Amino acid sequence: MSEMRKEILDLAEKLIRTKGYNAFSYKDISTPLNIKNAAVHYYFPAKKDIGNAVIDRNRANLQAFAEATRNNPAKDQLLKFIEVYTLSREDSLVCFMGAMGSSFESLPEEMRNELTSASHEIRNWLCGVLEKGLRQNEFSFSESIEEKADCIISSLMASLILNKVTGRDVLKNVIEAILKTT
Amino acid sequence: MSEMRKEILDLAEKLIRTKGYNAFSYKDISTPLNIKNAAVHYYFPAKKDIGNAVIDRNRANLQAFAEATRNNPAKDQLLKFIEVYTLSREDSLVCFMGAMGSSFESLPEEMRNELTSASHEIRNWLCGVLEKGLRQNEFSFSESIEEKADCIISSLMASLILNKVTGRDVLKNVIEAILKTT
DNA sequence: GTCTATACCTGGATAGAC
DNA sequence: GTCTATCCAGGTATAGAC
Repeated sequence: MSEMRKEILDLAEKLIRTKGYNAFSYKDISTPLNIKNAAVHYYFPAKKDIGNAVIDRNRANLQAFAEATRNNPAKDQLLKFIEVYTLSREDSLVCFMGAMGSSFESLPEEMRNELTSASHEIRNWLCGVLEKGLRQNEFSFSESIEEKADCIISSLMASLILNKVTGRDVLKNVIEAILKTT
Repeated sequence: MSEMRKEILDLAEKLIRTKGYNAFSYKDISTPLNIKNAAVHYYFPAKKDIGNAVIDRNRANLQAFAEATRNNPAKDQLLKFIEVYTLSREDSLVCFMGAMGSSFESLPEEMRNELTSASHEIRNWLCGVLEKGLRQNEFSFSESIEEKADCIISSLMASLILNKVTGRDVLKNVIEAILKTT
């Protein structure tokens, strides 16, 4: 992937995760990178191509992450997953799923489908981790695995949003609670 | 409040909670209501006035809800709060906080401030309920009250988003888990 | 209160030169 | 690969008639 394409994608992702997909424009990308709108269109003919690429990259990142930590203890896998959110917090970013999912019906069909696939991948991965952790007595909780996975993902996701809205560290509280109850 | 103003507000809220604040237009409101854009501008001169009014109304609803259930058992207050989310689910709506909060930096300053105030009001109310429930032995959990409140709000909020993205009933699982662990 | 008409701008997108 | 130039659609908003 060319360097410029990567720079565009990096900036686009940041814009999506702060202002939302519908609130950023080609100008928001071209001006900071000192190029023209037409150059952005060269790499991404349509806006939805940018959106799809951002989702794609996040899906690939999860696959790589899952692969790299595959043989780690479940507890460590969970901690590293949580770390993704604390890193987002440092940059005042919400997660890509929250950023795009909240305006789901406004998105082009391809983006909606990609987002749906991504959500299943994340959920399946976390369910696997929780199952392994239970089996190996690293975890202990009374909910079902699916319930627990949905709770963890949801609370992490929304706490990044609430960190921005409330001005408080909601994510910190959520992480504390997850660690206490898992 | 005039009937037309209410109809505009109802539709605007639905649009915000499905497509997001930045993805709806005056036309999305005027066409279904069989009026012209100018008529919408008569009630709400600028778009941010619509956004502010939607937040205002949600804040007022919470105040009324809190007042009406003030003397109920904490458990009942929590259940009625959760019911707000199951009702949203039936209409495929995300909560107003998730809808607007996820694109926080794109919002006009007044809307951001209103949203921040709303988030504090919700959180304070729920902390009060949890505190009362603990005191009266209706609830039992090991997290701090703030941690628990942040977990409940976050998981309910994001599960409405994930219900749309995943096509599964994430909210159902989250509610099950909350009831089991509170 | 609601309309018509219109102004003004921004956004996404494309053609064609370099 | 990046540019200039341009197009067109759509969005917000206002003026003024009814």
